[in-house]
Parts: sequence; structure tokens; C-alpha cells
Amino acid sequence: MVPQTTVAAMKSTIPESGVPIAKPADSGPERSEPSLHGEILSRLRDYVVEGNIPDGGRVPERQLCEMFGISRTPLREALKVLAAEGLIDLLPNRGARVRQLGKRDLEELFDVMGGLESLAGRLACETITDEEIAEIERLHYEMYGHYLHRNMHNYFQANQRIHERIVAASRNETLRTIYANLAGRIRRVRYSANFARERQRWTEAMREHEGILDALRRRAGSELADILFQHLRNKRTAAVEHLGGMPEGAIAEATEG
Amino acid sequence: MVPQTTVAAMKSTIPESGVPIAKPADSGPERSEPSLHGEILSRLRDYVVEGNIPDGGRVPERQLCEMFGISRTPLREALKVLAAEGLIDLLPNRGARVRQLGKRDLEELFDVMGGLESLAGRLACETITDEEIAEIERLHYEMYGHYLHRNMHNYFQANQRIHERIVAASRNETLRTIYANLAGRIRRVRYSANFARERQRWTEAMREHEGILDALRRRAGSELADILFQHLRNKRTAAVEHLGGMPEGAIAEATEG
DNA sequence: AAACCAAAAAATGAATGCAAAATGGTCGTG
DNA sequence: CACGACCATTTTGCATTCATTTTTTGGTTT
Repeated sequence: MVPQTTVAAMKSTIPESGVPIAKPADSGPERSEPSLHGEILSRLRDYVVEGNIPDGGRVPERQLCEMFGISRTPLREALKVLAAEGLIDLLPNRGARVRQLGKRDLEELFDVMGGLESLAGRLACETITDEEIAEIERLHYEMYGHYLHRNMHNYFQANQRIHERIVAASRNETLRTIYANLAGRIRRVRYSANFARERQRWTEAMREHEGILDALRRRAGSELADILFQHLRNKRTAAVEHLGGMPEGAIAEATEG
Repeated sequence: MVPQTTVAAMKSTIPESGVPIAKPADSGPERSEPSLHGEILSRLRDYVVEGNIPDGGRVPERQLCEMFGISRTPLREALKVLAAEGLIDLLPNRGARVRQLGKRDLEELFDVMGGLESLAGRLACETITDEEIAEIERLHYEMYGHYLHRNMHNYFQANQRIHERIVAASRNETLRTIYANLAGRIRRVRYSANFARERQRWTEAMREHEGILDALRRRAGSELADILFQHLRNKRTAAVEHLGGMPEGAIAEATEG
């Protein structure tokens, strides 16, 4: 994880577990990047990612200031960063809105995530240990159990963790950071839209995961890369089909506030 | 350009016209991020990327304010964004410094770029037109000419453009944006360090490029993905070897201005 | 002479204030 | 009754101001 919040002084020290973007990728041991600005950033990012604001809705500057008990300056800085991360859109003089993900955006995001996971798998095959594979195997069978019990929620969590483990096994912090960023962008969709449709390809997904595990065991890098990309491509199809009827970028004008 | 070098004493009431700026993470229907804030962001980013500040050197807030003719507030916002992009480091109460790229950082960056180009190639094979391939072929032979004439500079430019074309052919704006971001991060190194060593593998690189072109012609997606990743992996080796002797993250403590 | 401590000076981080632009509502007119 | 102009309120963007923190500098001590 990327700790960019360790202030233990005045404000409420919240151990953010959110989505870090690019703080670091530093190779040194100087972890812990305090700054109380990062605190706000993390909290605001979580607030947005968790879906407290409707899709495409306005991000009330003033309101959030009171909510966090700060002035507008640090909040606006955080907004700029969130815009750079792609979570919100910053319109000229019209304030901030949470980014609308249209069909095309989702396709692109899933493809890039596919590419990153593909890369992660390839890199992982170079240096992954038997213990790490064993851990992933454990998660895999756990996930299989949830599949058999038709426990969608737990299945999904195990699934996510497997993919995170693969990314972690790539031993590339830069990759991990970018991956986390993209994951944050589609998290809203993942938990709402993706669910329903994904169920219909449970069996197919499980089979793909077996292939992933198999390739990983054999350290077959480029083969694993292919499988992972295709796996995400299938996920993409499922996710996009879910909001198939809707036009480009108009999921909901949504009542704000 | 919008001349906004206004004296601090005066009000700067400039009717900024909509100048679309190369803003990160922008995909979807409503692109174009005008605002004079984006203007500052772009200019500052260029200023850093172009290498006007020594590696690891301080980013003088006050000085830049005068330079751009603005107050600290918008500049600090831009700094936050640049930090999020990974171009600079923001130390708690100690100001901003241009990020030091150590050996490990370079390895990670090249690998991720490899993953992204690999993805781009894979995607490109799905939809690339004959015309686009022809254009890349043209660049390829142009590059070959420079290779024969031992014209390093032109060779390198053509090379860059080929890779850019492939990324463009992926028709994925999200990918293109992330790729551009990473490219910006290593640009300093690319033009200084990379040169010398890269020369020694010219022949090898040319051969790899032929393979790329061949796979692209046949629209062999996963094959192209493999080749591109390996190609970047070799570049990585060359680049890293160049600053091989140096310890982790200490390329130069650099005398700052 | 080197190290250490203290106070001044500079810089950073955040808050407030103010002008311009946008939003919303009302009134007037066709 | 519908449409458009006008004005008040709200919001955004930037500059300025204030409070800490860091860094430097000068003097002192060992």
C-alpha cells in the first residue's frame, strides 16, 4: 500500500485505504508520506469513489469544506489532483462533476486494465515464488467455493484479491499504482453494473481463472499475458453489455445533492 | 498563446480563449480543458520536462510565480497535479523537487511502457487500416535510412514516432494519455543517458523493428505484444546499463539554481 | 577550530477576501 | 401564454494575509 497519510497530530488520523495515484514509486525505504494535504486528498477520493455523489453530479465545494472542516484552498488542490486522476471533470468556471463513464470509456478502461494485468502476469512469471503461487492457489479455491455456493459477493472479493496478488507479484510499484488508479475509476461501475451480467459468465470466468493459475504455475509469461488480456476482454464485454441500451455518455443526469 | 504576464500589482483580467490543453486522463465526449489554470499547468509541466531544473533540484515556488506572473495559489495547484503525475515529489513542509529516477525506477517505467506498447500493438491489430500500416512502414524505412547514415538524432525521432503511431492505432485515448505521461517522466533520461548505450544495439533494434512491422502486417496481435514487450525490455537494459555504476537513487545531488 | 545552540529570515501550508462569471428567478413584452 | 431581458444570489478563481515550520546565520561553548 502507499501510505501518504500518517499525520498523528491534530486532525482525525484516518488510515486511508483508498486509491493512491502517483505518489511514489520510489524505491527507497522512506515510506510514510505525511502531509495533512494528502489526508484531505485521500478522504475526498474515497468519498467520490465510494459513490456518495451521483454519477455526473456536482461536487459541492463549499459543502465539502464544512464536511472536512477545512477551507477551500486545500480542497480545491485536492480537486485538481482528482481531476488529474480522472475521477472528476473540472469545467472552466462551472465547478467539478464526477466523471461520467460512457460505453466507450468503459471499453477503454477495461482494455487498459487488461493490458496492465497482462503485463503484471508476464512480470510475475519472472520472479514469483512458490509461496506466492500457493497463496494465489488458496484464494483460487476459496473463490471456487464461493462459486459453488453461488455467493456472488465473496466470489467477487476473492476474485479481486487474486488479481491484486498477481499485480503485487509483478514487483513493480509503478504498475501497481497505475493499476490502482484505474481500478478506482471503474469501481462505481464494478459494484453496480458488473454484478448482474457477470453472473451469467461465472462458469466461463472460473475456467479462465484455472487457465491463469495453470500458466502461472508453469511460469509461462507470454501465455499468461494472453490469457489475462482475454479474461479482461471478456469482463469488458460483460460490463459493457450491462449498460448496453444507454447512449454514449448519458447514464443519468442525476439529481444532485 | 495567451499573454498573461501581468504585473502582480494589476488585476489580470484576461479573456482567455479556449485553448485545448494536453491534459492527462481525458477521454470521453467532453474533452478540451480550457481555463487559464490548465494553461499554467501545461507551461509548468513543459518547464519541468524540458529539464530547466536540475535532477532532484528544488522547484522555487516564488520564483516561478513571478516567471508566470501569477500568485502562489494557482501555481501550487499545478504543483499538486504534477506531483500526482509523478514528475515531482512533494515533501511535507520542504517544498517540491523534481523526481529523481533511480535504477529501479527506470526499470519499472520501461517495463510499464513495454506493457502499454504491448497492449497498444495488440489492440492496433484489431482495427488498424492498411493506410496506417503503410504510414508506419514509411516511417520504418525512413528510420532505416537514418540508421544507415548513422544519424542518431533523426533515427531516434523516427523511432519515437513509430511507437507513437502504434499507440495511436490502438484507438484508446486512455491508453494514449497514460503512455504520454510515462513518456514524459523518462524524457529527461531518454535524451541524455539512453543515447550513448542505445547506439550499441542499433542493429539489434532495427531487426526487432522489422519483426514489429511484420507482425503488424499480419495482424498477429499476441505475437506483436510479445515482440513489443521484449523490444522495450531490451531498451530498458540498454538504458539501465548506461547509468549502471551509479547507486540507487543518486544520479546527482545537482547544484540547484 | 569544530560543534552546538538560539534567534532571525525565508518558505510552506492553510484561511480569508474580493472581483468576475454563472445560475436562478422575476419581470416585462410580444 | 410564451419567450427573452434584467437583476439578485451563489459560486468560482485568484490574490492576499496569517500562522507554522524549516533553514540559515551568528554567537557561544568545549
